[in-house]
Amino acid sequence: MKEKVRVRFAPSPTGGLHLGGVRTVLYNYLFAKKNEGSFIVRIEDTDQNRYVEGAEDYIFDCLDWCGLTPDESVRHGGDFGPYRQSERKTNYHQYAEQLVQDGNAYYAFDTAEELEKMRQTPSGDNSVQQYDHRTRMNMRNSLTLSTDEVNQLLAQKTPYVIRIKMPEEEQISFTDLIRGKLFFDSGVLDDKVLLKADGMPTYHLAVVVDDFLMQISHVFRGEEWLPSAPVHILLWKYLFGEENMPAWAHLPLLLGPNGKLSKRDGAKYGFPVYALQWTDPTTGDTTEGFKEKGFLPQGFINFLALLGWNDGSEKEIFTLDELIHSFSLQRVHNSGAHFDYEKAKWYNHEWMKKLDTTILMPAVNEVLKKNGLKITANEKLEKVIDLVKERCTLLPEFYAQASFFFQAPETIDSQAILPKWNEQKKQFFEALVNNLENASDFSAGALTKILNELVATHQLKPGEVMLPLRVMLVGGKFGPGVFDIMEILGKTESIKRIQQGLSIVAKA
RNA sequence: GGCCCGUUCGUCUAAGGGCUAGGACACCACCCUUUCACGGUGGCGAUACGGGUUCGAGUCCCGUACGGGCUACCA
Repeated sequence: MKEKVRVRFAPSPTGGLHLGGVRTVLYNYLFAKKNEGSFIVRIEDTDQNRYVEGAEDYIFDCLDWCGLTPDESVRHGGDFGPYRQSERKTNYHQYAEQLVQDGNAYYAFDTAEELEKMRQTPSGDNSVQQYDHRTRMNMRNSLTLSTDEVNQLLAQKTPYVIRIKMPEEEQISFTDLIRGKLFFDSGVLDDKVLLKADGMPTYHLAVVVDDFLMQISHVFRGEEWLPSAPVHILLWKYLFGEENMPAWAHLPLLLGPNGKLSKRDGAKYGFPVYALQWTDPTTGDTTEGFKEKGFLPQGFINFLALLGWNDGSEKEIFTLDELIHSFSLQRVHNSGAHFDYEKAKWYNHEWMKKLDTTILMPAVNEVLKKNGLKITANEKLEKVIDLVKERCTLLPEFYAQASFFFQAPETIDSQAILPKWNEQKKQFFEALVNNLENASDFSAGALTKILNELVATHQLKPGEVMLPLRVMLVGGKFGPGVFDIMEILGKTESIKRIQQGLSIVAKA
């Protein structure tokens, strides 16, 4: 193991950043920070056919929102750049050549048609035909062609790829930090392409070369990479020495309701799968993210961290700093975890209650503004947020819970009042308006007293008037304590709403 | 098909040979609150199956079943 911890997240900029991707980033980040190491983001854009406009910026926007700042990247600089593989193209060829020289790889000139034909040929044992030690001698490559023929083809600029020459019989093993010691039989593995015809490396070559060049100490990646790990082990052995290899940790997958979590699941079951909204530049399709749905980054991160990891206690709410402090690879699970949107919302609600109102304010302000509310007094907004945040799970709910503080309700639920309305109550409310006008103290405490006294003189019980009062003030049967609402609304507005309520009830 | 990984309440998980298998989400009931939440109390609910090893197995071993991943000149 290297002295300094250096980990990397290596996304391919091809679209929205998925929950699973964010969790991989998170574990990378937590491990790096815990060990006072560096967190690097390397863009894996070796497939030029899959270039997607804006996808790279989008990834960094997601990281920004989550608060997971890289130490080195295209955007953050660093001594190991460039951090975009397309700009490192010249690095890879020499290593591929070295592998050929050493007899661990070879040139292959097969056309797409020839490959297809090989794959269609029945293998006899029901296994799918692949380019491997059983078939490679029937193909057009530098193993079957003479040196002269190969040189001639190369001189003619015939398109070729470089493939790894998988040993026919070798047990490849390595220790995964999460799964322990793993064994693979090289005989069933295929001769993966390392260098493509366009001169770009495939993931397999690029990941090994760049992890070496960038001095990566630990690799955290999804479990879907496990089957190709032996290829990477072999490349390390051939190129840089197994003793210099980073430690591997294959993270369990995040699953949807039916298997591997996909974008489709989100559409089907009505929950987001991307961190931030993603708009496909070719189709124009927009997919809402957790942020747009109204999640707080703190809640989102907290939820993701606990999906596959826990600190061994029953603690569930963690700040980023607490996560860094408590994180350990030993406590990362080894089996896939199903994404549960209800639980995700619960985490968000916990954070809604926990977070300081001043931190919530900008996001809440944005929600209200989007709904056409102009907030001028921040002090008032602060009081309002304090009062209603515990009943909001997602940010947009602030509109329904708080709009009446800034705007009189357009309609009121008079059906909640009418059935039990009578002359006695009417007189009470008229008297209430009068008493409120004379009130010198409009605090919740003083208001409670005013109402209770007045209720007594009208031969009523507080419970009989509270609901009508509430409905007149907020429009319906919801919201925080009535007297808290009146205090914030103030004398003029409170009286105005009661009078309006009274006239609506009179007309009905 | 082949290879690989996995399997504790519906979901996230605790328990690393010795407990009535614990917690959280969701759900239900009650309490608090004359709204809605918050909060509180309780309930429902799991070691996939079969063999071993052991005085003793959710924990170790083997098999079966089931789930998942990979099997591209994609990552």
